[in-house]
Amino acid sequence: MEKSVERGRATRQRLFDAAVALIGEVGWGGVTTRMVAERAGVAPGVVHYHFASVTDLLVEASTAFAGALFGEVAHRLAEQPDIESGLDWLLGELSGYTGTDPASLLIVETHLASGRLPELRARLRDMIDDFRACVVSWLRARGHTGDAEAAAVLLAATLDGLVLHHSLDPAMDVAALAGPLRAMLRADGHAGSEG
Amino acid sequence: MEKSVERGRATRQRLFDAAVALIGEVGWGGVTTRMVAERAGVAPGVVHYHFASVTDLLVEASTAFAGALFGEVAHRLAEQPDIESGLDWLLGELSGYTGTDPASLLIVETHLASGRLPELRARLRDMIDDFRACVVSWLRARGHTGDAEAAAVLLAATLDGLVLHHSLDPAMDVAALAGPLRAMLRADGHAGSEG
DNA sequence: GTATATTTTGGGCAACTGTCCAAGTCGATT
DNA sequence: AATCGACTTGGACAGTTGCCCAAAATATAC
Repeated sequence: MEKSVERGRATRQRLFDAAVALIGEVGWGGVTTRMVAERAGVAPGVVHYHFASVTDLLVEASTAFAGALFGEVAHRLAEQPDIESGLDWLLGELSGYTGTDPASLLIVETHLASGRLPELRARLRDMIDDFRACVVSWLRARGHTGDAEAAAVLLAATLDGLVLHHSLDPAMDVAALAGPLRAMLRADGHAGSEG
Repeated sequence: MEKSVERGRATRQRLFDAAVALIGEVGWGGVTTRMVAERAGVAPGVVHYHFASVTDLLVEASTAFAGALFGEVAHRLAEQPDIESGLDWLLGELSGYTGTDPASLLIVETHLASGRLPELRARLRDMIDDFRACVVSWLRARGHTGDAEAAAVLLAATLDGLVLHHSLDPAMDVAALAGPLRAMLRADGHAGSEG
C-alpha cells in the first residue's frame, strides 16, 4: 500500500490545481463538485473522498496557493538591496498581474469568501500578518526611520488595491506610481497629530 | 395608468435595496431569485417581471449604489479645505468601514463580479475614472505640484485596498496611516528614474 | 358598469446542486 | 494463488436554482 497512496496524493494535488484555476474563472461560489472533478480528470465522487466538502477543498487549495504566493513575494522582496529598488521590483511584478491571471483573481476571491468563512478568515489574516512582519523588518534593515508598521500596513493594502484597480484598468500606468509610492515610504517620523 | 406605475417603481426600488443588502450578506453569486423576492416582500415572479435576469438586477443595483457612494465621497472630499484635512477625513470615513457594512462588501463584490461581466466592468471603470478625475482636480486646486494623476490612481487604489484589509483586520490602526499617506501626496515632482 | 393597461401571484418546469454509496479497479502483502 | 486496503467509479438522492406563464389583482379610461 504505497503506490496507491502516491496516486492518491497526485489526485489530491490535481484537485488543488483545478480548484485554484476555477476559483479564478467562475468565482468562489461558482465552483461546483462536477466542475472541479472534470477539470482534474476524475469522477465526481473523488472530490468527497479526499475532502469533506467542496468548501473544504476550496479553503485548503486557496490558502495553500495564497500562502505560497505571499511567501514568494516576501522572499523576493527581502533580496532587494534597498527600499527604492524593492518598490521598483514590486511595481514590476504588479504590471504582470493583469487581473485575468489566476493569482490576482484568487487572492481577491479568497479575501471575499473569508468574510463568510471564519476559519479561512483566520488563516488569511495570519498570512497577511506574516507578510507585514516581513515588510517591517525589511524596511527597518534598509534604513526606514519612520513608523515601519504603519508603512507596512499601507504598502500591503496599496498593493492589493492596485491589483484590484489594475484588473479594471489594464491601461493603468504602473511605472508612474513609483514617485508617490517612494515618497510614502520616505516618511521619517514627523507624521502628524492623530486621535 | 399612473398610480400603477408608481407602485411598480416602489417595488423596483425595494428589489434594488434587497439586492444591495444580499450581495453584502451572501455574496454576488449567492443571491437567488427567491431570496431577493422574500427580502423585498414580494412574490418570486416579480423579479423576472422587472428585470430580465437576476444578474441584470444585481448589475443595476450594484452600479446604482456604487455610483452614489463614489459621488458622495467625491463631493464630501471636494469640500475639504486642504489636502491634509482631506486625508484625515478619508481616514475617518475609512474607520467606519469595518468590512461588515454593506457598502464595503458590495464594493468589493462588485469589483470581483466585474471580471466576468463586461458591461459591469465598463460601468465600474467609468465610475473610478470619474472619481480619479475629481481627486485630480481637488489635488491641483489645493496646491499639489507633482504628478496629480499618479497620486489619484494611487490614492483610489489605496483606499480600496484599505477597505479590504480593514475588513480582515478590524483592529487595524487607521489613524496611524496618516503620516505615510500624507507623505505620499506631498510628492512634488522630483520622483525618480522609471523604465 | 365595461374595457384596458399594469402589476402581482403562486406554482410548474428542466437543469443543476452537494453529498452519499454500493460496486469496481489496482497494487501490495501474505 | 487469495486477501487486504487505498483509491476510483458512476449513478442515486433530495433539495435548490433560474426562468416562465396562466390567472388573479389592482388601477386608470371610457
